[in-house]
Amino acid sequence: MVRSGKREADDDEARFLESYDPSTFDRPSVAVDVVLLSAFEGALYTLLVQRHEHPHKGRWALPGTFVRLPESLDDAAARALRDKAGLSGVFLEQLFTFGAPRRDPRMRVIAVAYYARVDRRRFAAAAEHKPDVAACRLEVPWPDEEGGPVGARDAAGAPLALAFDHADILGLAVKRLRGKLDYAPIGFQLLGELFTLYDLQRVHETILDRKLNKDSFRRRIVDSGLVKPTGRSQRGVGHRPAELYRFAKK
Amino acid sequence: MVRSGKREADDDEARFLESYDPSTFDRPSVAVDVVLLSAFEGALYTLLVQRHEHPHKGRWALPGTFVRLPESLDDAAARALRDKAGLSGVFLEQLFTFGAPRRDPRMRVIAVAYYARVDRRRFAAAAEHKPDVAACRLEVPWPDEEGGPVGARDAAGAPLALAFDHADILGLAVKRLRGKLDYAPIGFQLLGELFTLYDLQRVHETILDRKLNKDSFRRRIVDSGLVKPTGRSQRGVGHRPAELYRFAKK
DNA sequence: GAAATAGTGTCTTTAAGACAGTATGTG
DNA sequence: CACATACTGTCTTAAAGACACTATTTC
Repeated sequence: MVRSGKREADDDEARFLESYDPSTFDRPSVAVDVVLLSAFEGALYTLLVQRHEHPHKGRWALPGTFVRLPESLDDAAARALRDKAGLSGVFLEQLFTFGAPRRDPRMRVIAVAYYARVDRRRFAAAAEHKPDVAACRLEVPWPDEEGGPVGARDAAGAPLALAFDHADILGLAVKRLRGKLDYAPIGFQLLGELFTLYDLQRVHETILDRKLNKDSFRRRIVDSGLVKPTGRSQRGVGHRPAELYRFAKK
Repeated sequence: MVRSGKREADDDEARFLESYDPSTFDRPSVAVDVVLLSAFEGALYTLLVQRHEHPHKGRWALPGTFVRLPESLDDAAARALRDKAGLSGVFLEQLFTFGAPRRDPRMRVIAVAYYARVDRRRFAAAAEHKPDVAACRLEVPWPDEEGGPVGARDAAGAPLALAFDHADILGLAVKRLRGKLDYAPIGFQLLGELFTLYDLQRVHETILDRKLNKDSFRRRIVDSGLVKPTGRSQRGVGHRPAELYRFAKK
């Protein structure tokens, strides 16, 4: 009978699992690292944490943590962001998994990188969460989606020493962000609730690091239906005030 | 002095690494799984291996292996493909990392999924590599890039029981393949050295699961410069023979 | 009213879809 | 010569870029 055959196989598997010893093989450690991105004042910013422990003591690292056994990767990334930056409720997307054997000098650590886009206000709040957490301006040395490592600078403009392969992780996050912008106007995730179309255009220009055509940008965004006008306007801007828009949830 | 300060910090870090005990924390196992894709006869195909061991004994799984400590993720994926399918020299791309806590009943296993596109001939050779390896037709139940799990069927058309979360991995591989096709005519990676433009169009139509406009498809592909005409033609086709093209390496 | 940016209307350019019509093999 | 598919040329449509022009606020 098919049914008892299936039952028998299940029992067999249950017995196997009972006696299975998971400690047979050497295993790597698994960590998550989070690239928290924002864009304002014509530059891209990320959140970095200065390391007070070895290895790479003194260098700047992405907020991260080791993955606990009963916890999903997404949960570990959310926990890292909560503990290191005091942020919760942020939409996190998996970016890439970095697994070069010697990327951490202690031992084999495989890092699952995540990235998230937040608006300027939440970003500033996160940067003030702890004294060793800082908002750092990114230096992207390549155009379009060429790719490559990306460095960070402190408030005074001095280059920061990054820990591990975090310059590569930052590079991939920027590349992914630029790529996404080509087919999804996601810029408003980096803006507050209300924004003008030109605010949005400046965010896109900052991310892509090139000027965009104003006319076709407006047409494209309005036609996409992803933003809706609110009827309200800017105030006190020294020129004709622009209409304020809002992200249109579907 | 800055220099000796740096030197001192290095020595400090060296001492730290000397005394570091990596066995302090419980660690997950890390595996790689490879989605080998091809497209022919109007359908997408992948390579699956029947499991002869617990867990999920008897079910069909993607070729995979545990990652060894001194080995990169890319190398582990290439090794899995070599050992399970006898293929080497295939271009592998990382797809996504699956890390749900209970995706493997034995223990916590985090799977870094890879995917690769191969032509029909290499695919057939791989499928005949071992008796428990089979070329399986994929059933994609969703249009465009909606996403979701994807099942497989055996040569007789009967649905196969897939191991672990491999239906989800297959689903993401198909979604990624479709997405890539929108901005890169990569279809020729699934064809042999010489092919007609209509061969290429059929591959694209198979992947996207919809008809394409012949005129604009030809224009787009020829204008892209990614293929070049060879001057040679098909023979014995019962109609005017089409010119054979070749992938133009840059 | 000057300055500055918001917003509108229209022309041009480019790419995609539609489709008619010609070309060239096999049987 | 019939048939099937390859290939070419042209018309239409839609989106993007360019640009002229009007609108509305602060100073």
